[in-house]
Amino acid sequence: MNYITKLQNHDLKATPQRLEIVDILYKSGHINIDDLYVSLKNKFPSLSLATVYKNINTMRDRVFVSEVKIPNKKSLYELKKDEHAHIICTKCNSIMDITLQTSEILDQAEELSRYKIEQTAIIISGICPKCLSQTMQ
Amino acid sequence: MNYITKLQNHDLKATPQRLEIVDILYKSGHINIDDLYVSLKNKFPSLSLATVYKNINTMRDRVFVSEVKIPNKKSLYELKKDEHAHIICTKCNSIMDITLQTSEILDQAEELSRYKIEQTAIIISGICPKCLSQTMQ
DNA sequence: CTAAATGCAAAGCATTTGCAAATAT
DNA sequence: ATATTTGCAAATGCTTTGCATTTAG
Repeated sequence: MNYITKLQNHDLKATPQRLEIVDILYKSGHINIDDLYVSLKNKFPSLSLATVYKNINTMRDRVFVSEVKIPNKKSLYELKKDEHAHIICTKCNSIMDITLQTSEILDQAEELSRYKIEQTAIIISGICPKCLSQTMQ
Repeated sequence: MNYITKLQNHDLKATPQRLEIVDILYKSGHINIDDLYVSLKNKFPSLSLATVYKNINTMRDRVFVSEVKIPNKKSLYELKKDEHAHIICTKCNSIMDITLQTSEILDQAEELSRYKIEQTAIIISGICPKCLSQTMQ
């Protein structure tokens, strides 16, 4: 399915600015507002930062993008996908998605807390393979 | 060990304001800056919000408090303890600590990502038992 | 006594809002 | 044709900074 249809499915008009936002999100995986704004400026020099905020906010509200809150960092945004964890490198800030088998800890959590669980956010910090190999040299 | 010694162990002078911050953090478990400021104002009417920020920031830097970033919420602060997950009620915003057996998913994460893991932040959202029972009525 | 902390005001960022003009459907 | 979106400027909100005064150790 193409970006235009995906946007429309979420009641979002497919403006050129939005199409480019989706494209950047898709290509970068995860990006913060400022970097997104800088990227967008290439194609739309007259673009206003307010428009980026408005769009990211409505896209968040329409469950089309999600915000990833990372300890000690500005939030990143990504296109909404199935639930997954994030692992981020404290050296180079690269970030990747990983899909973990969480049912066991969720059972534990439900047992311990007696909450009805709806969502889980897992952010793991560490050193990525690339930085690890550089450290060893 | 008392608060004074604990502060001093982290190279923090035990001012009355700080002692009260620690006491509020201890009693509340988790609190955001604004609520903390309001609480502190009771005892220190002349207290400035800047002082609260400065203190929370230095306490964070000295690894005496930690920041908990929650999806769609302002950050909360808590006294530093052993690593643990947080579970938060999307209805009433109550939050509790839970200690989960995370070794399995961390093994998975390490296997999948090849990262060297340093830290894990797990925030679970759901409905707390109290709100659950109210919903059913 | 001295280095650190406080409180105030001002500065600095980040984010949102209001509104006229442009645009997607 | 109309409701939504854009872009601008201004407003708001949050956090930090500078500095004189106070205070903990």
